[in-house]
Amino acid sequence: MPKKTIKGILLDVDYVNKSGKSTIRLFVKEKQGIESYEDPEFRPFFFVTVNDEAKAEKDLKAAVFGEGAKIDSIKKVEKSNAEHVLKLSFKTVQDLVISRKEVTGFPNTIDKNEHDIPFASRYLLDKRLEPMNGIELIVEGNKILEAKTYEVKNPEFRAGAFDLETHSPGRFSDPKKDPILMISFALPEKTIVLSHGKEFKDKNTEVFDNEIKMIDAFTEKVKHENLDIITTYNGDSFDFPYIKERATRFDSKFAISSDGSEPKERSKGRDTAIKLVGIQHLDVYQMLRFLSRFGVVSLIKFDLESVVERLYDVKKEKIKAEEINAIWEKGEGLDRLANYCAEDSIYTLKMAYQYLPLVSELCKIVKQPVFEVGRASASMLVEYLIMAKCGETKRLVANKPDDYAIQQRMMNPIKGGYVKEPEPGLHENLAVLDFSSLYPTIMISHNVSPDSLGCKHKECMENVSPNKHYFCKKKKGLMPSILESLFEKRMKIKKEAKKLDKSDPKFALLNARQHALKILLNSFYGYLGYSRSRFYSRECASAITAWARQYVQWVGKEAENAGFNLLYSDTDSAFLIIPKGKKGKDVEAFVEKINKQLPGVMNLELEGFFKRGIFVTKESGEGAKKKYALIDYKGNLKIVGFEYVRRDWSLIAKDTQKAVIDAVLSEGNPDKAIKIVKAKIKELKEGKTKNADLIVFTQIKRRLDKYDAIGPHVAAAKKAVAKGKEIGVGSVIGYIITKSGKSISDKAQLQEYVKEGNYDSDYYIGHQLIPAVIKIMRELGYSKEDLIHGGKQHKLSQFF
DNA sequence: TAATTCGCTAGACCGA
DNA sequence: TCGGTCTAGCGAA
Repeated sequence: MPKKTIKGILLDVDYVNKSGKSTIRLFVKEKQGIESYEDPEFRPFFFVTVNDEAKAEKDLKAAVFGEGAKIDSIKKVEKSNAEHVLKLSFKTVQDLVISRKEVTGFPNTIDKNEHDIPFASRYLLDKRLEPMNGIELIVEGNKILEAKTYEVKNPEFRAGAFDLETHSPGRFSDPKKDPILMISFALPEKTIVLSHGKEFKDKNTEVFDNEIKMIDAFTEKVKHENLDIITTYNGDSFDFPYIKERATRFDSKFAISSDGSEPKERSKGRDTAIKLVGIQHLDVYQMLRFLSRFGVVSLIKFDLESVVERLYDVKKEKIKAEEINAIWEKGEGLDRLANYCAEDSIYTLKMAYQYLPLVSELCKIVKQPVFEVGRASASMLVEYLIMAKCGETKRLVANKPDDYAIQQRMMNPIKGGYVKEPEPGLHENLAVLDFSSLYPTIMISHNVSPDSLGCKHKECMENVSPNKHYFCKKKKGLMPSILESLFEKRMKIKKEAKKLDKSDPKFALLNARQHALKILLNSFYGYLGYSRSRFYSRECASAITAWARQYVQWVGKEAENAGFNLLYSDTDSAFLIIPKGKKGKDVEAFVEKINKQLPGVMNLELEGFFKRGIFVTKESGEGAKKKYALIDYKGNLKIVGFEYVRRDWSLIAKDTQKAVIDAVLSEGNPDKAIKIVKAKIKELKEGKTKNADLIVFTQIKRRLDKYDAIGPHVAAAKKAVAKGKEIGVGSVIGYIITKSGKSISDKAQLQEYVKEGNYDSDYYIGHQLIPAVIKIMRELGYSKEDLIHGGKQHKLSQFF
């Protein structure tokens, strides 16, 4: 058969068992659609370390595991961090799985390694192939002879979203009984709705005779659109399993994968994910959870309506299950329902497209498909990077720790950053300095890595952390070399982005790339100190924080020596008061001087100048850490740590606090602040405050029966459950403190059960509004009484 | 199933 | 009714 060269975008990898062999398949997006190619040469394998290669090889060769599993081939391999290593290859993944359980029981084998790395993932890592990037294949028929990645700057992907409305007669929908009423299908250029057996005015709704005809038509439409990515909102747990089950009930199949197969369930810890082959299923709900862990998005509640409101400031209509049933049964309002269904798909698609550049970049860097990355954790991303590097440098990947080791690690936390207690009160003329990417740059600059630790070279004795750990100066460690390449890429991209206008579409792309790199850079330190990490190192993690504390305190001291006052410092930052007679230029010169003395890629940055700032006093009389507000010379407020930024405070408290901070910092007008507070107290007392301003949001973090202390949120949740509401672990509930009850917990009710006006005004004044505001006003000499009864004029003029 | 530590604050609970 | 201790949640970095 003739050889030919294929170029396309790599979307996916999996394996199938074919003539008794697990065979890797790659799915490549080409002009005509998604094609698959096979690599029958790549075998599942893992490593064992042994005492005596010859003896072990002999034993293992003859061994039969389970009911007939055998090792296909054994090869002695060289590893840079281990001796006497054998590579065991298998015909199938199933053989490997059976064998790995028993192999360590053999007399000459000591340990096994890399036995728990999924076959398909490992293929991409070993072959250095990047999903969502270009791939060049040399093939014979559909057999892969060679595969390599090439850079495609901005590949376009065709995505579609779908959403179901289902019947739920007085209970949660059950796919075994309850039909799908509608399916919406959104594409970049149009959205359609499919339904059955009813009449619709809207021409975008296609009506079929019955449910299965609708489902089959939908299946055909999806296939016809040649999508690269199909997105859902919670399709992992709802839409996919549901439609699959419905199709099965009617002896049909929802087979939309690129190889003609049905969606498959894949367990991802406690939940199941739905995996398609080739075409990538991106569950936007999962993706947003993932992104929120890295602070890419900041979301309180993860239901679609809340998310859309937060991201796009759009109040989307929510039609509840009972109403859906009523509309369907009576046949009134069907178009409205169809529109609602369509909107869900439209917004799901919109979010998918918005964050796809970031997810794609992560896919390229960690060499895993969208399906994996869209549901990954920080530790998994770091692990992919480390495993790829281990492969490149012929290192054996460390095993996961056992439960005992995990326990030991957890019982022994690693000392973290240094936080200086601030001088409370108003301060003028500030400069804020901070180290850019402090922990990663320490790792790079001091070569902090498990494999460079405890070096005995003479010159390495100079590279010692404040807590006395030595790191090699001669040979770059595993982690620093990964970090350095990520760091350099990021610097280069940031430089490029700086040249562009922010509205330039190229800018958004570069921004996504640098953001992806930043996420990964910042995850390494956490991974080193993470109890379940394969590469946990107390020594490394504690050396990093020890250096960090030393550097940040050193900068503080140097600043004081240079004539500035050090107001505050937290982990990687220094807040300076610029005294009379000093200028911004002096700060710049100071930063420059510091940077000349910092090693390697470490860098102190001038974050900005601030006209004024406020730090507050704790109940104990000390200055409160991690709580401050600043205003710059353009009038921009920066509020940190205060109730204003916390979700577990009511809007009335938060907004009033912000108004007070604003009045004090930007206008220097505490009288105005007092007036604002008084007006709000009056409004609360008169029962005029709207429920929306009174809700306190809190997450239910465990099962309701697992709480020792029953706080208001738990009490409210329990009452709601008694009324038949479902509250899952991890859900965020909103409650209001009502008039009826003794303790605060007694009075707490879920917001949806509280009538307008039925709130405890004393609680909201005494426990929400005043505490939020008095913190600020106290620094200006006001007392609680001044807030309640009216302003007083004293000793403030000194500030203004 | 799962990145880290530091820090603030509330409300419940307990004993005087 | 008070103050101290503990649980719990969330934010900063």
